[in-house]
Amino acid sequence: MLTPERHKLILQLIKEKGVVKIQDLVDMTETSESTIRRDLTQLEEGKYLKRVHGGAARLQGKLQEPSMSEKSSKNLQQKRQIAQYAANLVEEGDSIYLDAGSTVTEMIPFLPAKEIVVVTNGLMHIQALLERNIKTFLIGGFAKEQTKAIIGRGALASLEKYRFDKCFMGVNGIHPQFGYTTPDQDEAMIKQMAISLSREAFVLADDTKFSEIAFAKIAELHTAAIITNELNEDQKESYSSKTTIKVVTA
Amino acid sequence: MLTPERHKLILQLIKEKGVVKIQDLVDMTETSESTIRRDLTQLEEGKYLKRVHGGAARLQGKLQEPSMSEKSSKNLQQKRQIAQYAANLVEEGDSIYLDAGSTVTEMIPFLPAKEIVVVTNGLMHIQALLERNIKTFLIGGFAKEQTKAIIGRGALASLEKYRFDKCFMGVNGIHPQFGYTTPDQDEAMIKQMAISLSREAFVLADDTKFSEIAFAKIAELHTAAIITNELNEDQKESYSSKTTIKVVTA
DNA sequence: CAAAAATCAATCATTTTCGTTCAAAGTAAA
DNA sequence: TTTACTTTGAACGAAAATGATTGATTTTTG
Repeated sequence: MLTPERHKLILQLIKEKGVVKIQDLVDMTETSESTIRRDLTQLEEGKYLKRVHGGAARLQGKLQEPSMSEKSSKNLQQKRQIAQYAANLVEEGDSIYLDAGSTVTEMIPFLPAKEIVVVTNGLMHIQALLERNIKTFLIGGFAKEQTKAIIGRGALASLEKYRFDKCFMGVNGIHPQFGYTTPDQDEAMIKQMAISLSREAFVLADDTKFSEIAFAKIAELHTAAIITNELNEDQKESYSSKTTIKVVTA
Repeated sequence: MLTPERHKLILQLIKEKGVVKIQDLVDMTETSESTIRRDLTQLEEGKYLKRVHGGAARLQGKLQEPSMSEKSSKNLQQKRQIAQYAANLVEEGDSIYLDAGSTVTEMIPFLPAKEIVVVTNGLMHIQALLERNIKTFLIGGFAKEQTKAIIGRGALASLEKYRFDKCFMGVNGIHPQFGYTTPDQDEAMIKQMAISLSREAFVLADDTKFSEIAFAKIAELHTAAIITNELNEDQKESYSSKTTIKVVTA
């Protein structure tokens, strides 16, 4: 039995039961007492456990997970709900595009890890995607500081080689021509192209402030779902009058 | 059994089981222990796995700090000296390429901010570059987790549209054909192309362990400078016999 | 409290694994 | 074909891991 296997087993046991006896570990790993002792010494040095007479115990002075500052933010919870719903739309084997933007980032922890391919222009997403071992392609181009997005002519050229099953866009920034307010022309063009390369397009809306016009305009062009928490009457109406667009309340 | 097949098999097994014994790999591939050892060495250099006594293990993203903190202080100072020297070679108005790698990252704080354009495949560099408001282009392609680099076929295509005044490469990983030991074929190809697109090439060497062969081989192909702290006699000799290469001791 | 039992750290011989070298076999280019 | 390069497997000394032993230390028991 290889060292890392033993270590993993020991830590797992300790995590479950709190304490383990050396003799039990000897039996389970089919090694000698000496070996187990050495393992425990190493793991103790690495602050993974605490040795006690006859075995080892979990150490309790452990670091907790804080960051309550923003966790309680209602807005973030809402975002996360929407993101989770959107992530569930992704099926194994899908090739998807993730637009730059904080709401979309929230999707990543909920994505099915296996067999999906992600293409993105969002630099903020990279870390989370790689941590989850998701096959990730970044489009090339100019790195825009404010939004941490890849944009520009090169980005368009880089993007147009891909095709997607689904694409997920943040709520701020569909092309003006489509109905959304868009701060940046360059980013809008990227979004426009991503949508046109995708079989289905989804918009993640973390609030209900976007106008009904937005629905109408985008509905003329794509099969898309707008995922949000609440809908007012006007919006529902707008939805019902357009057949190519689904509005989902997560 | 062909090398890429073996590598694929090894990685697959490690991904599934977490750890593999060398003897098991020998049996499965019906090759010799030596061959498997070589495979593991290569794959470890490419940051695809971690070797352990008796086999190899999957490497986890986070938990690998203790080694860094030990050697970093002196090593980092050396790195920084070299990086600063290299950064001073960049003139205002230059278009430069920064290879992925930690030594190259250290250059960024020393770069002249105004009027330069940076192209890179290093995800680690982005943050620092944007913080300094440097005009930055990222090449597109597959994002490799371990080295935080953009690689692959798409990356080559994305890269070849650029031209550089100078390019700066980390010491680990010029194409084997050039003489450097290269962990990853894909990364090597990127490096090779970047060099060929640049008027001048610089190699940042944070130690003197690379062989004299490296000097000779690269000298045959490019005008380049190798920037390092110390040189042994062999290396100096190698340098003097080649005219197209400058060796700078920072 | 004292003796017995259990656990411990330290040491050493043995086994396993490692890295390197070298020559043979296989490949690609000249 | 010859020549240069790469891949491979075997060999061997070095290094690491292992298991048994010993005597000290701690815990338990009477």
